[in-house]
Amino acid sequence: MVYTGLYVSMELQREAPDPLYQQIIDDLTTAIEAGRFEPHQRLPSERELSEQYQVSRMTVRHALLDLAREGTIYTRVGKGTFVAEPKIDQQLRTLTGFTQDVTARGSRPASRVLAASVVPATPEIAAALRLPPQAEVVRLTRLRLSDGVPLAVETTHLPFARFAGLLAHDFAAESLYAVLEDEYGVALTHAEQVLEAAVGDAGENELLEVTPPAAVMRMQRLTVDSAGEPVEFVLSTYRGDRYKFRFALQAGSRGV
Amino acid sequence: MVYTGLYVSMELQREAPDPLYQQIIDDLTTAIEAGRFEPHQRLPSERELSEQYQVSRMTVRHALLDLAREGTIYTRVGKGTFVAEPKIDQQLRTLTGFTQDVTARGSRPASRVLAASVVPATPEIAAALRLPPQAEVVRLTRLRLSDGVPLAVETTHLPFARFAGLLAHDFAAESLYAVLEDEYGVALTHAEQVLEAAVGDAGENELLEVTPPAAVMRMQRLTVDSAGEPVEFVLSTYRGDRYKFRFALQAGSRGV
DNA sequence: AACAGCAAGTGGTCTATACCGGTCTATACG
DNA sequence: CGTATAGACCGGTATAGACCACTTGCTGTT
Repeated sequence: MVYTGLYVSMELQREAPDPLYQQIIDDLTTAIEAGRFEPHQRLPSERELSEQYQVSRMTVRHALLDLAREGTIYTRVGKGTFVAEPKIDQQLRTLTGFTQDVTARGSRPASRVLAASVVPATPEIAAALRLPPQAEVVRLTRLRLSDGVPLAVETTHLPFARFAGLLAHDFAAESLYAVLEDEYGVALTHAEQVLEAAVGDAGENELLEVTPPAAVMRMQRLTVDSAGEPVEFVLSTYRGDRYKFRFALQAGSRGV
Repeated sequence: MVYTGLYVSMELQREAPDPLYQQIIDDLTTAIEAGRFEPHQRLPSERELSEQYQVSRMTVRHALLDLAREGTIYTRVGKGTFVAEPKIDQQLRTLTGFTQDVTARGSRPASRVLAASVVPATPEIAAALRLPPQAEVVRLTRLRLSDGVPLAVETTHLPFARFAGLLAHDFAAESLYAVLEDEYGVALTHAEQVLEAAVGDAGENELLEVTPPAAVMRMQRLTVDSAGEPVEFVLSTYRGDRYKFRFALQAGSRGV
């Protein structure tokens, strides 16, 4: 591990470097991922790290707390700080769109736009997006493909008032999440999802190119931005034979 | 909101009270849940809270950071700290067993033990539980019912070496998670799950009392304790028409 | 040989203080 | 009238030091 080399800020500095605690997080994460610490091996104590990085113990603790929270390390009072078991899939808990998901699995994502229009919201969708009844929403229905194979039918609803110019984009070529972030400055931070297994109906079977009876996964997803404002409400139908949903659960702290 | 009344520790104190930051978390959570702060309303600034609770600003920040991390509040540099939108289901992310799940929904859970024995682990299960090949595991297959209706078939595998006396319990009457916690002191903190939609096979259809073709949700779950040690590996099949899987996703910090 | 007790080390909590950059507003200037 | 700008206030970062409860190993006694 590199113990020196933290980027100390100077008066003449032009661009702000990462905070010290983030540099420590990155350094320790790199060391652990590179195998320089084995799982369940003890890390140097907080006081030792504070000495080695030449920062205060509180700054070291800030870094270690974040690492513990994301599950990279764990602590035991009186004993020390230890490297956790590597996760089966570290990034399962993160919030990603279809494009990222498929790319991360090493496949080539593609989309076919089946419908794109502005329509009055159904009561269910207006309630989910916290819009007045009958408010206009942008509705975008896409067939999602992975390496050319149909994987899902996805219908996204967004408030028209907030994303009026959205349909000017060609979502066969662009990622919706990328447009939301780059053009509208929307930071998606949280989503509530509901998954359900069902038997596909005739339309779904045809679009997904499966022969009945075929199992599908129906997904409902409400995504909100960093201010807690609902941004999109998605109804998806995934092929059951090609889609596995992986994720991690953490126990709530203090008896939630 | 109650600004006074933090439990200040004294020398003669017998039982340790919650840490100050936890008392502040509880107090603010109570105030927010009671509606004394509206969503998107600004909370007092950190310096004001520090004055009102008579603690240092760092202690207030410790409380606010935890609240922000669990999504109760959000912060904006230069503007303040604000109450977030209430979650659709705050406790979705927590780690619970079937008994808790069903009870939380206001239904009556029940179990019928279909098989309980000690068997050599299959290669897949030995790898998941990080046991040597052919190591012995406790295998417990249960039919899970909610208000008398069959909901799932669940097969749990646990390392025999660690839980040798487990099968002395009657798991038609006792919750596995309760036994693990009370008798073995195991704190389950983390699980990796995989969900998949499928068409139920003949055996499943009969046990779950559905007529084919019926959709089912297959679930695979690896639960680990606080030290990162795998504790149980579960294969479940849920009725698709009666089981919806709800959960929350959070965006990873710093571009995970 | 067995045990009680102490001391050292560990993470957990808390204080008091300082400075930074982002945000907003009132005031003075053109 | 519009626009800079100064200052107040905000959360974010970082310091140095203190005390606590818990764990472990050593040590002296029984």
